[in-house]
Amino acid sequence: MTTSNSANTAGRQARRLARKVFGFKQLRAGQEEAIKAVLEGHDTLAVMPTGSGKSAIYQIAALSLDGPTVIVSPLIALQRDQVDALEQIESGQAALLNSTLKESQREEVLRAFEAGELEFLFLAPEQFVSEDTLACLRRARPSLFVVDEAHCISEWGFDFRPEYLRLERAIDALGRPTILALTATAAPPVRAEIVERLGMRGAQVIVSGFDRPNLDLQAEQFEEDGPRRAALIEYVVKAAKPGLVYAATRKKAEEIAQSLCERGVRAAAYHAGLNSEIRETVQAAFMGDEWDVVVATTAFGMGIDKPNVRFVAHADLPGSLDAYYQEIGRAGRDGQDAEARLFFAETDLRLRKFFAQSAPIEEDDLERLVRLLEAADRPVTTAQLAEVNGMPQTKFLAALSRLEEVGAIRTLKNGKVKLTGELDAHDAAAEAATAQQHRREYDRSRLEMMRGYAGTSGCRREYLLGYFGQAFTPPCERCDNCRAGRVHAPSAEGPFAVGARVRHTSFGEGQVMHVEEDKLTVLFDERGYQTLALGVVLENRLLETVD
DNA sequence: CGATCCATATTTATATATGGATCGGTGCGATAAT
Repeated sequence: MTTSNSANTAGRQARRLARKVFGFKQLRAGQEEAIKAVLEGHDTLAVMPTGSGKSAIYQIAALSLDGPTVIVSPLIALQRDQVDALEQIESGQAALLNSTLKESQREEVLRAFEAGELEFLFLAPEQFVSEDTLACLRRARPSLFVVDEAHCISEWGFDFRPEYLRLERAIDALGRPTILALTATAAPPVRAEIVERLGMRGAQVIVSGFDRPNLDLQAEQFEEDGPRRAALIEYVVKAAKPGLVYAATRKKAEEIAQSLCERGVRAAAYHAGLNSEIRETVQAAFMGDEWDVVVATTAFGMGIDKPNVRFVAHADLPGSLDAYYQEIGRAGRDGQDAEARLFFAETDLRLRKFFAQSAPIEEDDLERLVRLLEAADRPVTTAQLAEVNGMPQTKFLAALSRLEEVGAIRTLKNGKVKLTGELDAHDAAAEAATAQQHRREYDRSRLEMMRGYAGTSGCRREYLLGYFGQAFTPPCERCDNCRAGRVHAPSAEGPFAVGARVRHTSFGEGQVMHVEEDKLTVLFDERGYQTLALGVVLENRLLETVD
């Protein structure tokens, strides 16, 4: 009774704020559900498509709760946008904390936050490295900890920005405020990783539908690079604009932009190798419709919310369907027709495999790290450890994560690291190396799913949605395969349904992600995505359904 | 892993073959050089 009362109260309060402060007539289903969950004190993960008002969730929840809000945001540019957006609504309540601030500005922000003068503070996970900052934030007694673009935990945490894997420690150090994680893109294993890595307790996971019915899905395979490039250029020249082209390398992005310009298309390249001035100019010009096409690496896109993008074309196979969905999600946000077209070749797998196996940490490095801790014979701060271990910062933090994952070390509340004593140095390093190997296998299995999508003769929408754990009955009539009449509604129920839990004789338990006439793909808890031949599975009774 | 770059050697060349080195994507923050 009390629960439903407080739920109603929370819902009413949320709707009132939405009306009064944000001018919304009403909240969407997922929005209201997520806000209510947070106001009732639940750690919450909300997965909803861009354009469904994710920012409003944390804004309304934050204003409803006593106590300030800490928001982790991956890019400094994004932090600025978010502060600006809040300035429009409630002036003077939001600030950011990052390396662009002068020392005096930084001190002022922290003072104001501690004094309760700010409701919102935006920062990147790297800020939590500083114990002083953590202590200061703790004194402000934040009531809500928001992780925006939470898929970064899974996409970047492992080897690129390891501080993303240390957010749980920051949350603990801040006195464990309620956690709210937000993202537009998260397949089931990514959702599980977010909940696990943030240490969410009794997490409420709210997932809206992934389908974007106005997106037309297309893919075309090529044997050679030349014809592929030519087909891409022809496509873009003729396509309705504005649009985006994604390329795997900086060089290729530059070349394609150049070719398009020669064909009279107002196109510009965008990648992380360009200086910030050029990047800002290109982005602003694209937003303002001064450029028709941006040809970019994965550097472009986060925080880009342009309604009228008419196509997103890929010049190479992306590394995962997670990345692909994220990138094509930038098309057709106005709800009007838009196209997602993939130009791919088998040879693309080389570069992707290289990316998927880069930055491995040597077993020796891991072992040396454990021995340093043994020699210290007491908990030490990561700063002290970083000083003596000799690895670059990113690698060092990733190594710490690997060791923590296998239970060899533990991070204490005060930020110091200690050995658990459960494993000796050699075993700890060996286990961490194995865990690392598993992660690479998982990445490769994701790449296989991407390849499967590209090469499927079935309904692409069914494949894509299945990957995100959502059943869909083809045909969709909005993908090349359905239009070509290749796809027919399933004639009969197969032995394994999409979404079913299954157990494999050697791969363990998993979930059926995709079923075709003669094969099925299962996401195994331990092995990642595996595609199995249906005939072999049935003949040898390799799979059984679990309750 | 494979493409590409670069220096070197050779056939002493308005030129090509060879072999070793390097590069290939995302960003934070701190620091060093102007």
